Amino acid sequence: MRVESEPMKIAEDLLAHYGVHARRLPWRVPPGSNEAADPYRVWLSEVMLQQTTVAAVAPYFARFTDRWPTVADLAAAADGDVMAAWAGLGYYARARNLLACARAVARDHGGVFPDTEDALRALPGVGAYTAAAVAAIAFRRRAVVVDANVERVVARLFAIATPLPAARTEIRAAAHRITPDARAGDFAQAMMDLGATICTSRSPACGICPLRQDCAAFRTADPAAFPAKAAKKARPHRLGHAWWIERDDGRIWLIRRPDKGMLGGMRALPSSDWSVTAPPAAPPFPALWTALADPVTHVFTHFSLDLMVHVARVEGDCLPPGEGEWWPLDRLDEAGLPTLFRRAADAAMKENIQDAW
DNA sequence: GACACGTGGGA
DNA sequence: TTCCCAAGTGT
Repeated sequence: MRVESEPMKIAEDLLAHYGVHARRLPWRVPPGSNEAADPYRVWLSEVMLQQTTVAAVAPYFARFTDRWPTVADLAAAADGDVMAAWAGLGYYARARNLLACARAVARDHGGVFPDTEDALRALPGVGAYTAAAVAAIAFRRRAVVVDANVERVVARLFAIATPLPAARTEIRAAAHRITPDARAGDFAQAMMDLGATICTSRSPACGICPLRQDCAAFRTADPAAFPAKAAKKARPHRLGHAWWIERDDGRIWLIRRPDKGMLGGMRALPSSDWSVTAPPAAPPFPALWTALADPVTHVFTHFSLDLMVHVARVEGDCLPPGEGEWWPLDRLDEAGLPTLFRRAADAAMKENIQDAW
Protein backbone atom coordinates (compact mmCIF):
# COMPACT_ATOMS: atom_id res chain seq x y z
CA MET A 1 0.00 0.00 0.00
CA ARG A 2 1.35 3.35 -0.99
CA VAL A 3 1.71 6.20 1.42
CA GLU A 4 0.83 9.12 -0.78
CA SER A 5 -0.89 12.38 0.01
CA GLU A 6 -4.05 13.38 -1.77
CA PRO A 7 -3.12 15.49 -4.77
CA MET A 8 -5.36 18.26 -3.49
CA LYS A 9 -3.62 18.31 -0.11
CA ILE A 10 -0.32 19.11 -1.78
CA ALA A 11 -1.79 22.16 -3.53
CA GLU A 12 -3.53 23.27 -0.34
CA ASP A 13 -0.37 23.00 1.74
CA LEU A 14 1.71 24.77 -0.88
CA LEU A 15 -0.74 27.62 -1.51
CA ALA A 16 -1.11 28.24 2.22
CA HIS A 17 2.65 28.58 2.48
CA TYR A 18 2.78 30.77 -0.63
CA GLY A 19 0.20 33.12 0.81
CA VAL A 20 2.66 33.98 3.56
CA HIS A 21 6.07 33.46 1.96
CA ALA A 22 5.66 34.42 -1.71
CA ARG A 23 8.68 36.27 -3.01
CA ARG A 24 8.00 39.82 -4.06
CA LEU A 25 9.23 40.13 -7.63
CA PRO A 26 8.91 43.10 -9.99
CA TRP A 27 6.80 41.15 -12.48
CA ARG A 28 4.63 39.44 -9.91
CA VAL A 29 1.21 40.33 -8.48
CA PRO A 30 1.04 39.34 -4.79
CA PRO A 31 -1.10 36.28 -4.01
CA GLY A 32 -4.66 37.15 -3.15
CA SER A 33 -4.43 40.49 -4.95
CA ASN A 34 -7.42 41.62 -6.95
CA GLU A 35 -5.07 43.34 -9.35
CA ALA A 36 -4.65 41.39 -12.59
CA ALA A 37 -1.18 40.60 -13.85
CA ASP A 38 -0.20 42.39 -17.07
CA PRO A 39 0.26 39.68 -19.73
CA TYR A 40 3.03 41.71 -21.36
CA ARG A 41 5.05 41.86 -18.16
CA VAL A 42 4.38 38.20 -17.36
CA TRP A 43 5.48 37.13 -20.85
CA LEU A 44 8.55 39.40 -20.84
CA SER A 45 9.65 38.10 -17.45
CA GLU A 46 9.09 34.48 -18.43
CA VAL A 47 11.22 34.83 -21.56
CA MET A 48 13.98 36.60 -19.64
CA LEU A 49 13.86 33.95 -16.90
CA GLN A 50 14.40 31.08 -19.32
CA GLN A 51 17.61 29.45 -18.04
CA THR A 52 18.42 32.69 -16.24
CA THR A 53 18.43 33.66 -12.57
CA VAL A 54 16.06 36.16 -10.97
CA ALA A 55 19.05 38.28 -9.91
CA ALA A 56 20.33 38.53 -13.48
CA VAL A 57 16.91 39.30 -14.92
CA ALA A 58 15.77 42.03 -12.51
CA PRO A 59 17.78 44.99 -13.93
CA TYR A 60 17.01 43.98 -17.52
CA PHE A 61 13.31 43.71 -16.75
CA ALA A 62 13.36 47.19 -15.22
CA ARG A 63 15.14 48.70 -18.23
CA PHE A 64 12.90 46.98 -20.77
CA THR A 65 9.61 47.92 -19.11
CA ASP A 66 10.83 51.47 -18.56
CA ARG A 67 11.84 51.89 -22.19
CA TRP A 68 9.05 49.81 -23.74
CA PRO A 69 6.06 49.86 -21.34
CA THR A 70 3.70 47.95 -23.62
CA VAL A 71 3.94 45.19 -26.19
CA ALA A 72 3.05 47.79 -28.85
CA ASP A 73 6.06 49.88 -27.82
CA LEU A 74 8.32 46.86 -28.05
CA ALA A 75 6.85 45.83 -31.40
CA ALA A 76 7.72 49.28 -32.76
CA ALA A 77 11.32 49.20 -31.48
CA ALA A 78 14.29 48.94 -33.82
CA ASP A 79 15.96 45.52 -33.94
CA GLY A 80 19.36 46.91 -32.99
CA ASP A 81 17.99 48.73 -29.95
CA VAL A 82 16.43 45.56 -28.55
CA MET A 83 19.50 43.43 -29.25
CA ALA A 84 21.73 46.01 -27.55
CA ALA A 85 19.38 46.18 -24.55
CA TRP A 86 19.58 42.39 -24.25
CA ALA A 87 23.39 42.37 -24.42
CA GLY A 88 24.90 40.48 -21.48
CA LEU A 89 21.78 38.45 -20.68
CA GLY A 90 22.72 35.59 -23.01
CA TYR A 91 20.81 33.21 -25.28
CA TYR A 92 20.33 35.93 -27.86
CA ALA A 93 17.81 33.95 -29.90
CA ARG A 94 15.45 34.91 -27.10
CA ALA A 95 15.82 38.59 -28.00
CA ARG A 96 15.22 37.95 -31.69
CA ASN A 97 12.15 35.86 -30.88
CA LEU A 98 11.00 38.43 -28.33
CA LEU A 99 10.76 41.05 -31.06
CA ALA A 100 9.16 38.61 -33.49
CA CYS A 101 6.61 37.70 -30.83
CA ALA A 102 5.79 41.32 -29.97
CA ARG A 103 5.28 42.06 -33.64
CA ALA A 104 3.13 38.97 -34.12
CA VAL A 105 0.94 40.07 -31.20
CA ALA A 106 0.69 43.56 -32.71
CA ARG A 107 -0.01 42.34 -36.23
CA ASP A 108 -2.05 39.16 -35.72
CA HIS A 109 -3.76 39.76 -32.39
CA GLY A 110 -4.57 43.47 -32.43
CA GLY A 111 -1.86 44.22 -29.88
CA VAL A 112 -3.47 41.97 -27.25
CA PHE A 113 -1.85 38.76 -26.05
CA PRO A 114 -3.94 35.68 -26.83
CA ASP A 115 -5.33 34.14 -23.64
CA THR A 116 -5.17 30.43 -24.40
CA GLU A 117 -2.26 28.08 -24.00
CA ASP A 118 -2.51 26.88 -27.61
CA ALA A 119 -2.54 30.35 -29.13
CA LEU A 120 0.35 31.45 -26.91
CA ARG A 121 2.30 28.34 -27.84
CA ALA A 122 2.12 29.37 -31.52
CA LEU A 123 4.05 32.62 -30.86
CA PRO A 124 7.80 32.85 -31.57
CA GLY A 125 9.97 31.93 -28.59
CA VAL A 126 6.98 30.64 -26.60
CA GLY A 127 7.34 26.95 -25.87
CA ALA A 128 5.35 24.57 -23.72
CA TYR A 129 6.58 26.05 -20.46
CA THR A 130 6.11 29.73 -21.29
CA ALA A 131 2.68 29.18 -22.86
CA ALA A 132 1.48 27.38 -19.74
CA ALA A 133 3.03 29.94 -17.41
CA VAL A 134 1.47 32.95 -19.17
CA ALA A 135 -1.91 31.22 -19.49
CA ALA A 136 -1.93 30.35 -15.79
CA ILE A 137 -0.35 33.48 -14.31
CA ALA A 138 -1.73 36.21 -16.57
CA PHE A 139 -5.04 34.65 -17.59
CA ARG A 140 -5.79 32.45 -14.58
CA ARG A 141 -6.27 29.38 -16.68
CA ARG A 142 -5.72 25.87 -15.43
CA ALA A 143 -2.42 25.04 -17.12
CA VAL A 144 0.23 22.53 -16.08
CA VAL A 145 3.42 24.55 -15.72
CA VAL A 146 6.56 22.40 -15.74
CA ASP A 147 10.00 23.95 -15.52
CA ALA A 148 13.17 22.62 -13.92
CA ASN A 149 11.93 23.63 -10.45
CA VAL A 150 8.66 21.78 -10.89
CA GLU A 151 10.49 18.77 -12.27
CA ARG A 152 12.70 18.65 -9.21
CA VAL A 153 9.90 19.20 -6.69
CA VAL A 154 7.63 16.65 -8.34
CA ALA A 155 10.41 14.08 -8.71
CA ARG A 156 10.98 14.39 -4.97
CA LEU A 157 7.33 14.47 -3.93
CA PHE A 158 6.81 11.12 -5.66
CA ALA A 159 10.38 9.80 -5.41
CA ILE A 160 10.53 9.25 -9.15
CA ALA A 161 13.64 7.18 -9.75
CA THR A 162 13.71 7.32 -13.54
CA PRO A 163 16.56 9.62 -14.60
CA LEU A 164 15.97 12.77 -16.62
CA PRO A 165 15.22 13.34 -19.40
CA ALA A 166 13.36 10.02 -19.68
CA ALA A 167 11.36 10.89 -16.55
CA ARG A 168 9.69 13.88 -18.21
CA THR A 169 6.52 12.02 -19.18
CA GLU A 170 6.09 10.58 -15.69
CA ILE A 171 6.84 13.92 -14.02
CA ARG A 172 4.42 15.78 -16.24
CA ALA A 173 1.63 13.33 -15.44
CA ALA A 174 2.27 13.77 -11.72
CA ALA A 175 2.34 17.56 -12.11
CA HIS A 176 -0.99 17.34 -13.86
CA ARG A 177 -2.44 15.41 -10.93
CA ILE A 178 -1.42 17.95 -8.30
CA THR A 179 -2.23 21.13 -10.26
CA PRO A 180 -5.44 22.63 -8.85
CA ASP A 181 -8.29 23.84 -11.06
CA ALA A 182 -8.35 27.18 -9.30
CA ARG A 183 -5.24 29.32 -8.74
CA ALA A 184 -3.07 27.32 -11.13
CA GLY A 185 -0.96 30.45 -11.63
CA ASP A 186 -0.30 30.88 -7.91
CA PHE A 187 0.36 27.16 -7.67
CA ALA A 188 2.97 27.35 -10.44
CA GLN A 189 4.69 30.32 -8.90
CA ALA A 190 4.59 28.65 -5.50
CA MET A 191 6.23 25.53 -6.93
CA MET A 192 8.95 27.66 -8.49
CA ASP A 193 9.49 29.63 -5.29
CA LEU A 194 9.75 26.36 -3.38
CA GLY A 195 12.28 25.01 -5.87
CA ALA A 196 14.30 28.20 -5.80
CA THR A 197 14.43 28.70 -2.05
CA ILE A 198 13.73 25.43 -0.21
CA CYS A 199 13.63 22.42 -2.49
CA THR A 200 16.93 23.41 -4.08
CA SER A 201 19.01 21.17 -6.26
CA ARG A 202 21.95 20.52 -3.94
CA SER A 203 20.97 20.86 -0.31
CA PRO A 204 17.22 21.06 0.09
CA ALA A 205 15.99 22.64 3.34
CA CYS A 206 13.55 19.85 4.13
CA GLY A 207 13.34 21.01 7.75
CA ILE A 208 11.36 24.10 6.73
CA CYS A 209 9.54 22.64 3.74
CA PRO A 210 5.75 22.96 3.84
CA LEU A 211 5.46 19.75 1.81
CA ARG A 212 7.75 17.46 3.76
CA GLN A 213 4.81 15.49 5.12
CA ASP A 214 3.64 14.99 1.53
CA CYS A 215 7.09 14.11 0.19
CA ALA A 216 8.25 10.58 -0.61
CA ALA A 217 11.88 11.69 -1.06
CA PHE A 218 11.83 13.21 2.45
CA ARG A 219 11.30 9.72 3.77
CA THR A 220 14.39 8.44 1.98
CA ALA A 221 18.00 8.71 3.15
CA ASP A 222 18.90 11.23 0.46
CA PRO A 223 16.15 13.52 -0.83
CA ALA A 224 18.69 15.48 -2.87
CA ALA A 225 19.31 12.37 -4.99
CA PHE A 226 16.07 13.14 -6.83
CA PRO A 227 15.71 13.70 -9.71
CA ALA A 228 18.35 11.36 -11.10
CA LYS A 229 20.07 12.69 -14.17
CA ALA A 230 21.90 11.21 -17.13
CA ALA A 231 25.64 11.80 -17.18
CA LYS A 232 26.85 14.91 -18.96
CA LYS A 233 29.28 15.12 -21.82
CA ALA A 234 32.65 16.77 -21.34
CA ARG A 235 32.89 20.35 -22.55
CA PRO A 236 35.19 20.70 -25.59
CA HIS A 237 37.69 23.51 -25.99
CA ARG A 238 37.95 25.88 -28.94
CA LEU A 239 40.35 28.56 -30.13
CA GLY A 240 39.86 31.71 -32.15
CA HIS A 241 41.12 35.17 -33.04
CA ALA A 242 39.48 38.57 -32.78
CA TRP A 243 40.59 41.88 -34.25
CA TRP A 244 40.59 45.20 -32.39
CA ILE A 245 40.86 47.88 -35.04
CA GLU A 246 41.27 51.31 -33.46
CA ARG A 247 41.21 54.39 -35.66
CA ASP A 248 43.18 57.53 -34.83
CA ASP A 249 39.94 59.43 -34.09
CA GLY A 250 39.07 57.16 -31.13
CA ARG A 251 36.68 54.79 -32.87
CA ILE A 252 36.79 51.03 -33.25
CA TRP A 253 35.46 48.79 -36.00
CA LEU A 254 32.42 46.73 -35.04
CA ILE A 255 30.49 44.28 -37.16
CA ARG A 256 27.11 42.65 -36.66
CA ARG A 257 27.05 38.88 -36.47
CA PRO A 258 24.60 36.96 -38.67
CA ASP A 259 21.28 36.06 -37.05
CA LYS A 260 22.03 32.36 -37.02
CA GLY A 261 24.62 30.76 -34.78
CA MET A 262 26.52 31.90 -31.71
CA LEU A 263 25.78 35.44 -30.51
CA GLY A 264 23.53 35.80 -33.55
CA GLY A 265 22.39 39.31 -34.36
CA MET A 266 24.77 40.93 -31.90
CA ARG A 267 27.44 43.58 -32.45
CA ALA A 268 30.92 42.11 -32.19
CA LEU A 269 34.58 42.48 -32.99
CA PRO A 270 35.56 40.89 -36.29
CA SER A 271 36.74 37.39 -35.50
CA SER A 272 37.78 34.10 -37.00
CA ASP A 273 35.76 30.95 -36.77
CA TRP A 274 36.19 29.18 -33.46
CA SER A 275 37.79 25.82 -34.08
CA VAL A 276 39.09 22.93 -32.08
CA THR A 277 42.55 23.65 -33.46
CA ALA A 278 43.91 27.18 -33.61
CA PRO A 279 42.82 28.79 -36.86
CA PRO A 280 45.55 30.68 -38.72
CA ALA A 281 45.79 34.25 -37.47
CA ALA A 282 44.95 35.76 -40.83
CA PRO A 283 44.08 39.43 -40.18
CA PRO A 284 41.21 41.04 -42.08
CA PHE A 285 43.72 43.38 -43.79
CA PRO A 286 47.43 44.17 -43.64
CA ALA A 287 48.45 46.40 -40.74
CA LEU A 288 50.87 46.50 -37.81
CA TRP A 289 49.12 43.89 -35.65
CA THR A 290 50.02 43.22 -32.04
CA ALA A 291 48.64 40.17 -30.25
CA LEU A 292 47.71 40.58 -26.60
CA ALA A 293 49.87 38.39 -24.37
CA ASP A 294 46.95 36.45 -22.88
CA PRO A 295 43.86 35.15 -24.63
CA VAL A 296 40.41 36.07 -23.38
CA THR A 297 38.93 32.92 -21.91
CA HIS A 298 35.19 32.45 -21.97
CA VAL A 299 33.01 29.50 -21.10
CA PHE A 300 29.84 28.83 -23.05
CA THR A 301 27.31 26.12 -22.33
CA HIS A 302 28.73 23.57 -24.73
CA PHE A 303 32.35 24.65 -25.20
CA SER A 304 35.02 26.89 -23.72
CA LEU A 305 36.93 29.38 -25.82
CA ASP A 306 40.38 30.96 -25.84
CA LEU A 307 40.15 34.08 -27.94
CA MET A 308 43.41 35.71 -29.05
CA VAL A 309 42.94 39.45 -29.44
CA HIS A 310 44.99 41.26 -32.08
CA VAL A 311 45.27 45.03 -31.96
CA ALA A 312 45.99 47.48 -34.80
CA ARG A 313 45.93 51.28 -34.86
CA VAL A 314 44.95 52.65 -38.26
CA GLU A 315 44.65 55.97 -40.08
CA GLY A 316 41.37 57.81 -40.62
CA ASP A 317 41.13 56.74 -44.24
CA CYS A 318 41.31 53.05 -43.43
CA LEU A 319 38.25 51.00 -44.42
CA PRO A 320 38.26 47.40 -43.23
CA PRO A 321 36.70 44.91 -45.63
CA GLY A 322 33.06 43.89 -45.27
CA GLU A 323 30.11 45.43 -43.46
CA GLY A 324 30.76 47.28 -40.24
CA GLU A 325 30.75 50.60 -38.46
CA TRP A 326 33.23 52.85 -36.67
CA TRP A 327 32.02 53.03 -33.10
CA PRO A 328 33.21 55.75 -30.67
CA LEU A 329 35.21 54.23 -27.83
CA ASP A 330 33.71 56.57 -25.24
CA ARG A 331 30.27 55.12 -26.03
CA LEU A 332 31.28 51.48 -26.13
CA ASP A 333 28.77 50.62 -23.40
CA GLU A 334 25.97 51.56 -25.77
CA ALA A 335 27.18 49.20 -28.49
CA GLY A 336 25.61 46.25 -26.70
CA LEU A 337 28.47 43.81 -27.01
CA PRO A 338 27.89 40.31 -25.68
CA THR A 339 30.10 39.46 -22.74
CA LEU A 340 32.80 37.64 -24.71
CA PHE A 341 33.51 40.71 -26.86
CA ARG A 342 33.03 43.09 -23.97
CA ARG A 343 35.87 41.24 -22.25
CA ALA A 344 37.99 41.28 -25.39
CA ALA A 345 37.43 45.03 -25.63
CA ASP A 346 38.41 45.51 -22.00
CA ALA A 347 41.60 43.54 -22.58
CA ALA A 348 42.48 45.54 -25.68
CA MET A 349 41.87 48.87 -23.97
CA LYS A 350 43.86 47.87 -20.94
CA GLU A 351 46.74 46.98 -23.24
CA ASN A 352 46.52 50.34 -24.95
CA ILE A 353 46.77 52.16 -21.66
CA GLN A 354 49.98 50.27 -20.94
CA ASP A 355 51.28 51.27 -24.38
CA ALA A 356 50.59 54.91 -23.65
CA TRP A 357 52.72 54.67 -20.54
C1' DG B 1 15.94 12.43 -27.98
C1' DA B 2 20.05 15.08 -28.90
C1' DC B 3 22.19 19.17 -29.54
C1' DA B 4 22.96 24.31 -30.04
C1' DC B 5 22.48 28.18 -27.55
C1' DG B 6 25.22 32.68 -22.72
C1' DT B 7 26.14 34.11 -18.49
C1' DG B 8 27.31 34.69 -13.65
C1' DG B 9 27.09 32.87 -9.13
C1' DG B 10 27.51 29.33 -5.63
C1' DA B 11 29.59 25.20 -3.53
C1' DT C 1 39.60 25.38 -9.70
C1' DT C 2 36.06 23.10 -11.61
C1' DC C 3 31.58 21.86 -11.90
C1' DC C 4 26.79 22.61 -11.70
C1' DC C 5 23.05 25.05 -12.62
C1' DA C 6 18.98 28.93 -13.46
C1' DA C 7 11.27 30.22 -14.69
C1' DG C 8 13.62 26.61 -22.09
C1' DT C 9 13.14 26.90 -27.16
C1' DG C 10 14.19 25.69 -31.85
C1' DT C 11 15.96 22.45 -34.98
